Amino acid sequence: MISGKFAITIHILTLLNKFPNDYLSSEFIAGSINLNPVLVRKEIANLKAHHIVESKEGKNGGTKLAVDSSKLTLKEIFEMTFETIGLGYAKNQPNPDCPVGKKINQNLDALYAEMNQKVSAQLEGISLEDFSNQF
Amino acid sequence: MISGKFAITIHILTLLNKFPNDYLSSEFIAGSINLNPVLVRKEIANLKAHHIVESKEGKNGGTKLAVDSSKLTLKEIFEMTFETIGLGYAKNQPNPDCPVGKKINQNLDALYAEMNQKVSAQLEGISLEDFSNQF
DNA sequence: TACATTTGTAACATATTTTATTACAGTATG
DNA sequence: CATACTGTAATAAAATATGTTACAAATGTA
Repeated sequence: MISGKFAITIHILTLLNKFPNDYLSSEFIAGSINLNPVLVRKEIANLKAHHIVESKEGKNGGTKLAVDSSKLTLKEIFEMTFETIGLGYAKNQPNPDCPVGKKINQNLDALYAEMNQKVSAQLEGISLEDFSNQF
Repeated sequence: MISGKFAITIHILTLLNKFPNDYLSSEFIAGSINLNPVLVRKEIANLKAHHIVESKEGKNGGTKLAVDSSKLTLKEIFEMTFETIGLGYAKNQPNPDCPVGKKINQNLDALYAEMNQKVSAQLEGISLEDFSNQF
């Protein structure tokens, strides 16, 4: 469920923020992350769907930020790449004839929802610009 | 990194707490979770290493709680099954010649450390007894 | 004692998820 | 019209998680 999408996406966005006037190619970005360019383009496709970046096809094409980095928060990036954090569920259908099995996922859901609120509140206080300024 | 261990472990502990006077077999527990008994025994081995439960081998054997469930917090369970939550890292070594690649994991670390503090604070306020009483 | 039941653990097998690669059509630049 | 990109699908490989089999060792019970 939790993969490196957030890390990849924030890496991409940090680079775009460092070069606000250039269209960066997926190849260039992939070289900084040390990742396959196709995977970079996939994350960029997601960012485009959320209107965070814009791309230009063809020669000298690439991607650049389409929003003000002081307005974009890590919470929004988090939500774009993961729905939630959590600590997993019983993978198989737990036994519905057991009072615990019957309610376990529901109770875990409630717990994780609260976790997400805490984390969201934290991430909402950090803009891409803030994050980028650490470099 | 993040798997279903927390969910499985808390399910086990909730069951043990519901039957404080019995040694529950891994087979019984597995039946509630709908999981292979060997995997249950593996999580129990971890709990034993932390002195949270005790087991009895042989016929009529099984496992029972060894601590007061009002004193055991979800934070401790969390720490027993995961070191940390997080949103991943660039999997491959990012490019050390790029200012962003060079520091990205370090900056993500700092971010995740803060996330863990928030979540830990939340989980510290919930005992196994509290969680168990929801069923 | 002999048997049944259960833990503990290792070795192996399968399934799932993540990451990588290849390929190529479409688009813009010079 | 050659070059250098994006976009995307199909496939492959690698990593991780989950499941299974097997069996020694322990312990209660007839």
